[in-house]
Order: sequence, then C-alpha cells, then structure tokens
Amino acid sequence: MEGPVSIYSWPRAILHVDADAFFASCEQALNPHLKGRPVVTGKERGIVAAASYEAKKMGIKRGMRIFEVKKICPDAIILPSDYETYSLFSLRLFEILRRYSPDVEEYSIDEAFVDLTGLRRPNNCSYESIAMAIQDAIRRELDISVSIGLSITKVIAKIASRYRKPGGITAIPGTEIHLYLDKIPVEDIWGIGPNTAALLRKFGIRTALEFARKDESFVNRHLSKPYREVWHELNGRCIFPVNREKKNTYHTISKAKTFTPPSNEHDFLIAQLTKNLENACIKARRHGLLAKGIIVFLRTQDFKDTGIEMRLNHPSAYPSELFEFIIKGFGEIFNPSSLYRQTGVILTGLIPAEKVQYSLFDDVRRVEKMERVYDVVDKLSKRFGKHTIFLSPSLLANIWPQHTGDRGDHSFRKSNLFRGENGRQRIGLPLLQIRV
DNA sequence: TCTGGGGTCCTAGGACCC
DNA sequence: TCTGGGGTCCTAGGACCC
Repeated sequence: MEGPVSIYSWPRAILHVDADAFFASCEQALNPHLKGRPVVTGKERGIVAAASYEAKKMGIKRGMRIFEVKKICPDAIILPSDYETYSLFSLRLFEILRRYSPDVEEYSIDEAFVDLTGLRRPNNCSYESIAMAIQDAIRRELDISVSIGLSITKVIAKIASRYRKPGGITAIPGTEIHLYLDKIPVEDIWGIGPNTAALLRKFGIRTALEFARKDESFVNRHLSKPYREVWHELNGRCIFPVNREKKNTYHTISKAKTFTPPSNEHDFLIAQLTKNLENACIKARRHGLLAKGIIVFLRTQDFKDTGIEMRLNHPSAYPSELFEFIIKGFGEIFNPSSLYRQTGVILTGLIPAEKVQYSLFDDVRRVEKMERVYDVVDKLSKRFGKHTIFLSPSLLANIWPQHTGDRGDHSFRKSNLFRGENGRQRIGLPLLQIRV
C-alpha cells in the first residue's frame, strides 16, 4: 500500500463501504455471461430488489414492478433473489475488511463501516491508500465493485460513499466538509427522512450545509435526540461509534403480507393473520427464541395501521398457543367497515429458549408437550416443505399462498382443501387437535 | 417513492410508588 | 382530605433504515 501522504488531519478516519447494486453484482460475479447485461433480482416478489447498472441505465429502479421491467427492457434478465448466496458474498466482504482493521461494523448485507483511526502510521500510507487497497482486494477476490467514502464521522462517510457511485472513492477531510454538504439536499442525509426533511424545509433549510450551519439552540428547540446527533455529525463531531459487535439475535420478529384486492372478510383476515403467526413462529424457533409479547396489526386500504400489543402468560413460539391472541387482538382492532390490504404479526420481547424461567404456576408438562409437538412439526416441514402442517384457521391462506396478487376472489374450491401447491396431500389439523 | 417486507430506536404520557 | 415533588416502568405511536 503506497500513495501520497495526506496533508489533512483526521481526528477519526471512518470508512463507509457500500457495494454497488449488490444482489445483481453477485449474480454477475457468479455468472460471467451476465456481465454487461441488464440484470434484475426480485422475481419471487414481483418487485425489483436490485438492478445492475446496465438495468438502471434503462430507467429501472428499486421497488419497481417486474412486469414494468419487462415492458421497458424486454431483454432484462430477471432472477429470484438468492439471499443465501448473497450472504456468503457478504461474509467474505466483511472478512476482507477485517484484514485492514478489527473495527468493522456489519451495517447491512451490503454495507459496512470501518474505523481506520490510527492505522496510517503502522501501514506507512494515507487512509485513502488503504481505501484503495480494500476496494482492489474486493474486486480481485469477489469480483464485486464497491464505493467507498472516507471522513471523520459516519454520517459524512455515508455522504462520501454515495458521491462517486459506482466504483468510486471519496475522501472528505474535516476542512472540506462544507464543500460537499452544499450539494446534498436535507432528505438525502442518513437519518433524515421525509417528515423531518419537510419540517426543516418549513424553516427554509434545503441543503445539508444549511442544516449544519443552524445554531445549537435552534436544533435543541425543534429537534429530538436522533436529529441532534446527526447535526453534530455533520459538523464533524463523531457521535456514532463504529460498532464491531456482531448482531446475533433479534428483539422482534415480524411477518406481514399484502393482498389484493383489499378485504374486510373476517375469516379471510384471520387466515392471513394465522399464517403470519405461523411464519413468525417458525423463524423464532429456528433461532431458538421465545416471545413474551405479540402485536397483531392491520393496514387499511389507505395505509393506516392499527395494532394491539398483548403480553403472553409465558414465553412461547407455538402457534397453537398463540392463536387465541390473534382472535382476541383482531376483535379489538377490526372495523368491519374498513377494507384492509395487509395483516401482520410481530413477536416481541424475544429471549433465548434456554434462558426461560418457569414459575411455580406454569404448567411445565404442557410446555414440554408443546415443545415436542413443534419439534415434530419442524422436522416434517424440513422434509416435506413449509406449512405441511398448519393451524386450520390459516387454511384459507394456505390453499392459495400466492392468491394475494392476482386473484380477485377469496372463495375456494372444496376439492382443493387438502391439497398443497403441487398436489401433495396436506393435513389441516383442527386447532384443538394439535394440542396433544 | 403512489407505497413490499423486516428491523431498530426514541418520545410522550399515564400508572404507580415513595 | 388536600397538598408537593420526583422517580421508574410501561405502552402506544412515530420515524427512520436497508
């Protein structure tokens, strides 16, 4: 690693490494003949999850419908997202970063922060050269292009990495921050969303620089803690540390599903919620977690959410125990005169199953039975597919797992009742029979 | 941004307790 | 019974992120 010696002072040197069109790039790396061609992932959901730069040039964006992609770009290659594979790329990417500094924050599947502070002397080169070496290693070893930002706080490093995308490196020393902030609209700042941007605009603040230049009394008067912190970061004061702890558990697990057309049919909505519950519980059990609470929510046609949180009698990740909360919660929040487009379930207060303490009043035998039942359910699902066994109230959602989307009719044919998507026999256990 | 799915953190306000 | 003042915990809801 050699390069020009930096003339700037770096109170902290923080990198933001951001992979370019990550999912699409992984596909192109695995499949060289996809290179140079418009590649899109997200086929399974019907929505673009990632678009290669070739596809972006044709006007394809994240969140766009797949059928629109076909219209504007008939030779686009449309692939389902393969998260397992992308996660492997991600792991390798983080490994490479850790060769340069132990302070690596795995921010998301395709982004990381790296704290390089103090590493230029031992390496006898500038921070910029370290960034170049990192970018080079990732390109060589993974065939993936990343954009890198280098600055003295995370918020500004984020701005820097976006500055020359794809494949760029941008260093913003403390003395030059204002030159960059001048060109950034407030809503493009990490941590400032549409609501806060609208508020700031009311005060005539349009750019990141105008925001940074506001005095502290204004900021304290009008903004809450998260935005005050962003303001400090924009002014070069490092508030957000690079957090090297790996995230290995969840505080909440949620499952939600949108369906069209919107519905106010009681049984249909209960079926959706029950399936949400089953999916959330499957994920919780896979991570060895039990929930202490549950939230049931509905989203109306005009995007209004209502929900209710309930505390469980004892920690659980078992749909047959939790089903009663679906019924109870639904009863509280359902308004038959509204049409709903989405249902969802959130498991809250998650704790590792082995840490659960049972009180004298808990029926430990019953808990153990439940564990055994779901142990078998999970094994069967592993062998025969998800939802091989399900609670009968979710039947309506299991007959047409994807009826959401194109079917206008919620009725179903009786002959299909006990058949899975591929004609396999399915068992719809009545709710009370799953209890052993 | 005419809107899919899965997360995190913060705040205001009420209940309850000295 | 009315009166202070202050702390903690919980809940509902908002806002933001990828």
